[in-house]
Amino acid sequence: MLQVAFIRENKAEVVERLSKRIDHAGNTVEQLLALDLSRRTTQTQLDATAAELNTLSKEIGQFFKSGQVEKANLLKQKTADLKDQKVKLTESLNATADELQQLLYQIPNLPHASVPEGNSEDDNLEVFRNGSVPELHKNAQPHWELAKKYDIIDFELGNKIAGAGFPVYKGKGARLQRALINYFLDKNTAAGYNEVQVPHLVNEASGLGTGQLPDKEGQMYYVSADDLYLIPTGEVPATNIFRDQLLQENELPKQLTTYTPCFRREAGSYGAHVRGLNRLHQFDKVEILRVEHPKNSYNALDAMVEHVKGILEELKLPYRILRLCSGDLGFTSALTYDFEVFSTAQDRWLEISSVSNFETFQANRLKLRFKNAEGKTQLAHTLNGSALALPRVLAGILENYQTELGIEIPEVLRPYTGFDRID
RNA sequence: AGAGAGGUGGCCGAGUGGUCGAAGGCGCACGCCUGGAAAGUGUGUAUACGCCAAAAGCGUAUCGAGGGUUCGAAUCCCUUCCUCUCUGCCA
Repeated sequence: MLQVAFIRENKAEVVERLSKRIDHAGNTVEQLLALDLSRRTTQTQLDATAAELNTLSKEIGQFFKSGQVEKANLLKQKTADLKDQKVKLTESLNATADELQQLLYQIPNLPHASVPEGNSEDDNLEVFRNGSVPELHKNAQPHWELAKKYDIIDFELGNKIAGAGFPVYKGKGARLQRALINYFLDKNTAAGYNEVQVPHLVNEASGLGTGQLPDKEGQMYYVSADDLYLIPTGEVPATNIFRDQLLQENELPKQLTTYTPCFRREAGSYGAHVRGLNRLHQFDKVEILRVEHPKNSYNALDAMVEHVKGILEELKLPYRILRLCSGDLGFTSALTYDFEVFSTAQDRWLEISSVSNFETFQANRLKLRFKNAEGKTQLAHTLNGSALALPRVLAGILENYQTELGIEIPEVLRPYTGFDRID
């Protein structure tokens, strides 16, 4: 959520930057500022009324104390009007503030200057590519065929138990999955991220804090009996650790990593793009998260990108990095880098990580602030990224490491799997 | 799930209708004292919003949350959330 005061003071800039990603940015900002003005005017009136009422109340108290009951009763009559006014002003203030809030909820983050303009994923900018695409043998198969062939992932079984998009990992498949989780957590911990285990269900306040709510509740599974949401990403509970926190400057940065299952309702199916592990309702992800001083957040973003690169280099997977264009940028993000692994057997790129700087957008909703060197409270910057999302990394490994003898396990994972090959 | 107790500032804790944004203590910051430190001592020490060009200042709101009674609520009433103790159930 953007800060109203910032919009007020930087109107032209906000409109310009916002125009990159929404239509009629100018109108929206005008509407917002009109509401803001109305809200402030009403509050000034309300405050004045309340002040007058408070003064009267004190006087009445004095009169009662000194036994001047008649004077007290006289003043009492005067309060009726003011009370009436106060009620009306309060209602008006609440209505305006609410309208302002709703409008603010609908405005996405301001894109960073380096974000390329564009409408769809085709306009994303490739900024880095590394790793060679392996030469596969002529009988190479996509991962869903391999999963069946080696009996390591059972999609039909998951179908029976829960439904489509809930696979069952079996034997060496399950073990490889667990190996990846441990390997990722170890890498992240070694890089200074503190491991945490967090709830997999969150309340409404948490959903609001990180920007899933309002509006995007359709993407989350909802437990109505207890009014809780299944997390779509570990970002939600992990970031909400910091909700309503006022940190000291020297406590920054905060770095966390967490492994969680993720639950997403997102429907949509179009052939091979959602086959196998490409899109699931439940999947595993290891997340990294930072709370940073605004001065340092873009250095931190670079560091996170380098960190994820390091992992992919070790796994020896062919990958590229995209800087997302304005049209593909997530609602809450100012700048996002997507990592994609090349799936040789499918002949397409699979997104496996998304690393973003949210600047103050989440912090504003979360009320995540710190006391700066001047002793003033200021919003912190939040960042997060996947390091990494499991299913497509798994798909990438299965497909790129397949040989006629079976699926070779990447060197760095062997201490974790305890075997060298799936056959 | 049932019965009881309770939720007050960074922490502990007082406060049962007005002078309470809130005693007292601890902690913290700055100063005095000291050769230096401890002890002692003095002052200060919440957040949000609004007014103001800004600082100072002033106003409003906030004692878990929401609503009500009242001229006036931390204090009374209702609803709700959470915590603790006992009982029940349970990985």
